[in-house]
Order: sequence, then C-alpha cells, then structure tokens
Amino acid sequence: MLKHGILGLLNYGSMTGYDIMLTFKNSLNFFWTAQTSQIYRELQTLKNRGWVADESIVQSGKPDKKLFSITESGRAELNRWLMEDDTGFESKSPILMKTFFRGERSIEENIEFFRRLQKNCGDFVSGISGSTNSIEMYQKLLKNPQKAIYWRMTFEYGAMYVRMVNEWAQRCIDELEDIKNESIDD
Amino acid sequence: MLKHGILGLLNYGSMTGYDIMLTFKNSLNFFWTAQTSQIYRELQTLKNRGWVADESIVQSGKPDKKLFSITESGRAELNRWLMEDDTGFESKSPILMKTFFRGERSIEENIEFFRRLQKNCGDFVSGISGSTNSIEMYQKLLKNPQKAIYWRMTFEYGAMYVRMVNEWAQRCIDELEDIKNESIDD
DNA sequence: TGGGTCATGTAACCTGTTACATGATTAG
DNA sequence: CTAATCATGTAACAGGTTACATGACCCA
Repeated sequence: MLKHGILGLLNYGSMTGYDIMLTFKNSLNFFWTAQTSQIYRELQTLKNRGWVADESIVQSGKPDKKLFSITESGRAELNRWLMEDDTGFESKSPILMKTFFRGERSIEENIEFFRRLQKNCGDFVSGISGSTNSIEMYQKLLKNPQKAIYWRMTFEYGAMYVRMVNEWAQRCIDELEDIKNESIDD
Repeated sequence: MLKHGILGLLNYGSMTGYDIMLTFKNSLNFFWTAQTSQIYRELQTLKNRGWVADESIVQSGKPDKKLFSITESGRAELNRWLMEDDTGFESKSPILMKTFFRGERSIEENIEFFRRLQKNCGDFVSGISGSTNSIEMYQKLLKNPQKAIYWRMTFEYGAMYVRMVNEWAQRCIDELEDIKNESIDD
C-alpha cells in the first residue's frame, strides 16, 4: 500500500525521499503514516522492481540529494493497483479493541474514556484542516487541477468520520449515564 | 494490541489457541483479524512474560490440547492497558489511499469504484450481524452479563461506520455525476 | 552557540500475512 | 470416500516502528 502511495506521489512529479516524507506529513497523514526509515527502504525495493529511477543531484551548500522519478512500468503498476477490485474494509481498530474489553473497568472510568475520545476528535479535525490548507499549494502541481476533487473527497471522509465517532461516543456516554442513574435508584 | 485482545479473552475463561481463533472469527473479526500462526506465536510470548499459563490436556479421540489461562500478572497487564490514556485515532485506510490517487482514472471508472464500495457495505453489515448473534452465546460466560454492553457498543460503531461510508460514497458519486453532466453541456 | 531544516540512511525489533504440514475423528 | 472440524504448529516474508547516526547550512 505504501509502495503505491509513493508511486502515486512520484506520478505528480519527481521527488526526494525527504519530499515524500513531507508530503505524507502534510496531506496523507490523517489516513496513512510513514517514517523516513520506511520510505527510504521502500524506495529501494521500488527501484529494484524498476518502478522508479533515481538520479543524484549535487548541491552546493546542502547535502547531495537523490531525485526519484516514476518509470513507465511504475506508472503501469500504479494503474493496475487503481483498477484492482478490492474495496473491502478490513482494517484494525484499536479504539474498538479497547471498548470491547471495558467491562473490566468501572462505569465512571469508561465514561471518562469516551470523553477523552471526544476531546481527541477535535485534535483530529485540526489535523485535517492543516491538510486541507496544503491542498491549494499542491494543486498547482497538477496538469489538470480538477483532479484535486479526489483529494477533497478524502478530507470529506475524514470530517464525516470524526462526526460519526463523536456521536457514537456521545451515545455510549448517555447509555452509561443511564445505567449509573438506575443503580442509584435501587 | 493482539496480545491484549488475547489477554482480554482469556480473562473471560481459559481457552486453547484454537478457541481464541474461533472467538476472533465470531466476534472481533470486523475490527480485528488474527491468523492461527500469529495467535500461537503470541501465546508463546505471553507465556514467556508470565501473563498466561498453559496446561496440557490429554483427550481421547482428539489431539491433545493446551489450555491457556490468564495469570495474576496477566490480569494486571490487561488492566494497565485498559487504563492507558491513548485514545488517538491514527489507523491506516486503504480506501482513502485509493481514493486520493483516483485522478489517474476516468470519472466513469471512479463512479464504479464508489458503487462497488457501497455494495461491499452490505457484506460488512452481514458480517456484523453474524457477530451480534454470537453475543448471546458468549454472554453466558460472563459473571456479570451487564458487561456485554461494551460488546454491543462495538457493533453499534460498526453499524454507524457503514452507514457513514455508504453516505460518503453516495456524495462522491453525486459529485462525479455532476461533473460528467457539466462536461456534456459544453 | 543552539535549534531548525534539508538530506541521507542503518539496525533491531515487532507485527502481520501466506503458505505449508500433520493427524485423528465425525458427519454426510 | 470425502470434506469439515478440532488442534497443533513452522518458515519465510512483508510491512511498520523505534532508536540512532551524520553533517552542513541558516537564522536568531
């Protein structure tokens, strides 16, 4: 998956490993993360498969850099991946793992758990708006700026997701409050 | 995370690796998956850390089995994990990765992509209802059956999530249809 | 002189996936 | 007789995380 993310970025234009890392941080970070160590490793395997090519650029005043470009066969692989029919939604959810076993803890503590989750929703939203801001910057790189709709769609998903989690957490809190009040009535 | 999932299950009662695999398939599958190979490996590391203990049980007519039980220190670790304050929502989304780069493909093909996603929403829902059914079965294992609310909360999340993705996909389709119609007007 | 940015990586480790292997019983 | 279920794993690989290392420039 990261391989194809890197191919997708290089398809917009040639970049160094460092540029790729920055782009991940600025734009894809809310649905995918990548450390430099992983990026440099993947770039090597991408190169070994002939999907990217690199060129050393000597700079004065700065360390040399390696500019990576997508090859024809890399572009073919990117398109193959995009056409693949595998839109399942497996994915692991640490939040649900921790929710599932909360029966071990007290109702009060679990209400706190969901409150904290709601608080973190806010931080997540700020993260996305950071990404939405960088969209205009990157949009210039596109030959056809209309293609940025797909970027916007991912942000829209992010916004809807946070709203959903927030509402879910609220329902959980309400349910737990009810149970707390019922037990007081006894 | 899987380590703690296993600890959580063993906390409900002693199980074999095979039982754990089945429970994952029946109940946690929609937010976490685990292969037997991984489960048996994790059980070994859990044992090495003293969080679980095993006991060999000779069976006639069936292969011997190893029954795993949680230890006191395992229970302490489970509780430590539950109390941890780390309710962030990182997580990687293959769906968004593929959406982000869809500018390479045609509008028609991308509409198809979102339609397929909507179709898969249905399959996901059936998967969850399978889990909701097994909830009553497992509920008997609990000393305090009220604790099953947390299980139900995870299913509720699943249901809300699918509804959200479905709505998002619909919005994406609508937007793409609009663009298609505009270009016909030219 | 100290921190930030640009720029490259290595090493060790942990987590997850795929494929394979074995062997007995039981139900159709 | 064959497939499913119960029950155990190993081996190899792929993907991801954490920690560390180096070095020069630029700005305050």
